[in-house]
Amino acid sequence: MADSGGSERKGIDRELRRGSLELIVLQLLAPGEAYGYEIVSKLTAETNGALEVTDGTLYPVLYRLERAALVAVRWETPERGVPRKYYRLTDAGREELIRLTHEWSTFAKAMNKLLRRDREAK
Amino acid sequence: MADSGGSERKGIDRELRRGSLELIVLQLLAPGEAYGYEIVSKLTAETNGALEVTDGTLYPVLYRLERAALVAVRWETPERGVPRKYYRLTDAGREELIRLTHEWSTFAKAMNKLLRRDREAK
DNA sequence: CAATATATCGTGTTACGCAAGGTATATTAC
DNA sequence: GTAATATACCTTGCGTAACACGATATATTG
Repeated sequence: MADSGGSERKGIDRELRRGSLELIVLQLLAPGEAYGYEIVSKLTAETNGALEVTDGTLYPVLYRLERAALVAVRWETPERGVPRKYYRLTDAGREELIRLTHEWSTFAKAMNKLLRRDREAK
Repeated sequence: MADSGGSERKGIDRELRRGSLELIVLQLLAPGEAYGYEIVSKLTAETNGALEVTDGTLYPVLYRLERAALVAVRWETPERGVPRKYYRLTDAGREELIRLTHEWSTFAKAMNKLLRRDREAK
């Protein structure tokens, strides 16, 4: 609406996050287990909101990872408090984390190289 | 259906490209005009295939950019050869290129920072 | 005219991120 | 005791981008 007449080029961020979210979550689980809600706030905090997602976005990701056996799940029901579902990396998850990190790295390098090109051609 | 038990984690590359393709194309047009087929081969060549796309992927991107007035179009029909559609950046396109480059940079920095985290833990 | 190369464009599929809403349990307020 | 708030999980539906696949059209070569 602020973009009068134009095409409103909104969240490219949303598209950029595509495909990197799994990597992000796996990486956040690398130090140890965490539960869903915790991951959301961790992500927001550690990236100053740059990679922020809502829980409605995260849970499907976690479910995908679980189904792919990249994470394992443990319920914890304390005497006080709402039950929490803790996720931790499986061995396959750690391998996948390494693999995806490499893929990301390759991609990012190619992008950066391309974007740096404007110094020759001006 | 083809996914029998195993998780078959295929093209994350495809997802990573999401949202960056517009930026890529704008950047490739920065030095001067080019036509569609040319952009495809340029992209493949300059990134050693890391960001390769097919023409079926590229043309919709170009159409989006044209509709958003980020690129302008010129047909050239030579006496010999198939007509070519040349694209060049508009002023708005140059601004958008700068804007998207910044967005990419912010995103990539956040990702790299997050991925570098594994040196404290472990 | 058949085959190949160049070049553009259209259709249908897939899958992801997200807004929006729903459920359930515990704590605090009155 | 019940209303409100916080915590924590999950589901549905939508929009949209990338891609595979195929169609179209022109020019060259045999």
